[in-house]
Amino acid sequence: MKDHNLVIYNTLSRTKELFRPMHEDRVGMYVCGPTVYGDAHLGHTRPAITFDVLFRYLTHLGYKVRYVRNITDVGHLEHDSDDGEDKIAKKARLEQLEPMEVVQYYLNRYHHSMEALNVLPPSIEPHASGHIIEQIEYIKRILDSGYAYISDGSVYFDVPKFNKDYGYGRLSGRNIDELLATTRELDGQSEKRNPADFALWKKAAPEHIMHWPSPWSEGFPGWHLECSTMSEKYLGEQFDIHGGGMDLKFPHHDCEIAQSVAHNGRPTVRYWMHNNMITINGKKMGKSLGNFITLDEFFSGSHPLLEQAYTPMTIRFFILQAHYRGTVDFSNEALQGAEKALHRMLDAYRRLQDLKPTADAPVHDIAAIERQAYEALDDDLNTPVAIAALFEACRIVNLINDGKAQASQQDIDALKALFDTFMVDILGIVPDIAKDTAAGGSGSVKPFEDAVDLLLEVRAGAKRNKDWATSDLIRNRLSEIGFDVKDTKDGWEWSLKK
RNA sequence: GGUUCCUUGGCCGAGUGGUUAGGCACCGGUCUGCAAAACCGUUUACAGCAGUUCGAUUCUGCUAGGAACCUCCA
Repeated sequence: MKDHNLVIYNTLSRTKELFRPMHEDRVGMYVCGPTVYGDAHLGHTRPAITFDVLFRYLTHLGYKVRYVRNITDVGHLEHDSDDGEDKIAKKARLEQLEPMEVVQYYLNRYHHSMEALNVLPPSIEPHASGHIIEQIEYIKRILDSGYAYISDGSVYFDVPKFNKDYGYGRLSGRNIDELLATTRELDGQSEKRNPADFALWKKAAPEHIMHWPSPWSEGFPGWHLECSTMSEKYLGEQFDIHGGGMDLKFPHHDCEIAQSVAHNGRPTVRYWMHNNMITINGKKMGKSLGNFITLDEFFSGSHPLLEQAYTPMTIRFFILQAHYRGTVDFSNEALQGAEKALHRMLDAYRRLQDLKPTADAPVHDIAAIERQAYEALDDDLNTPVAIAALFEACRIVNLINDGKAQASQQDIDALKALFDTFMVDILGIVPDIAKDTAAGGSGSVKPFEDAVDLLLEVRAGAKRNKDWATSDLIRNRLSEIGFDVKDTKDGWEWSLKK
């Protein structure tokens, strides 16, 4: 266990707090995952990447981390209201599919996108529909505690009662006393005693295709319930970190807190973490605004707002260049800047692998850069500052590579360790091309790479003979085919164009 | 309307009560058959107004603009 003072901003206390897990060497972490009724879009990348880095960093620090990220496949109603249609069921109806076909299809695509973004799979990925029994048991106990009531086959959480005893809406900073007081009379149609009450169990309408038996009705669980139930099942009645997007603070996470307090008599989560939103040209992404871009569209560039395709790693890098609690605005200009910055870093990393020592004693203070990177990550996961530290290391690598600075073997080893630790292991930044070729499945690109080198050897010979025509022909043709060729001090280097 | 938060140089984006963020772009230079890359150097800041302070981009208040969630409307 490395001795670090990781500080985390706790949304509940609105302050940075020293992170100390419940158990010295283990961390339990739960993050709200996607509702799988459509393709993953840019908004999904923010929590996935943010908490992927946290997962990686905690693991690096020596903790044994159990990371649970759920899949919502039932109960998430449109408009997050209690009378909307289930998102999955609606998609299934429209596409004439089994709901579970919809779920499986989009889940597979989600996993592919996450893999492309180098997001590690969580330790456990539970489905809401796979935990109906646990959710029913959970509801029973809330009923026993008196904070829920049955109404025509449905079960609702009694928000006013809970608010009086414990306070409701603390996470989002809402004071609902006023709301509860001013909306006392209902229209008579509602089964709810108060509009602020939310469903724990809903009786299924006859046309509803997803339903399970329960003591109260043939129906389905409320959306907020799955997270309380599954986090407790896999992480216990109390655990360390609960993460998710800021838009989930209310009502989702405030409902979770209410449920778990009603269920256990005390809060479950010790540190609440929320990533901020992604905007596109200054506006939140939304279907109605016409700026809704899926990840596949980003990767292929096929969207009117995109000037070009952007690789998954460019998107990952761009997101990590901003702090997770700030909004991040996507624009072509900003993405193109990030793309170049990423290449600068990966180029330096590649050059580093072939660096030869020119000095006997260490010349560079790589430990200082390492310290800077650790301090940045310890300070509420400040990835932009950690990246800035790595760029300082890039500068040193380039100076050595150009023969403008000396370096000992210790220097080179320290630099390699620095990049492998922070860039590869913790930030998860790796060359896209390696993944592309791996995804191609051939696993035998080496001969092709050697062939390119052979061509460039011929070109080097032509250059020695000052046969510029041949030299330029080879470089130009390679460029047309898709290779970038650069001459270096004592040879050449090439890379695949993006 | 309610709650929370933001406004940094051409662009993105950290941070701090007085001292270099970093990246992209631009300009000048080194290198080069040419190109690219790399390296070196330079320039452009802290929305506006007022206050606290020896001193504020960094604290307080107000104004303007923006965002998220809720509400309302549809």
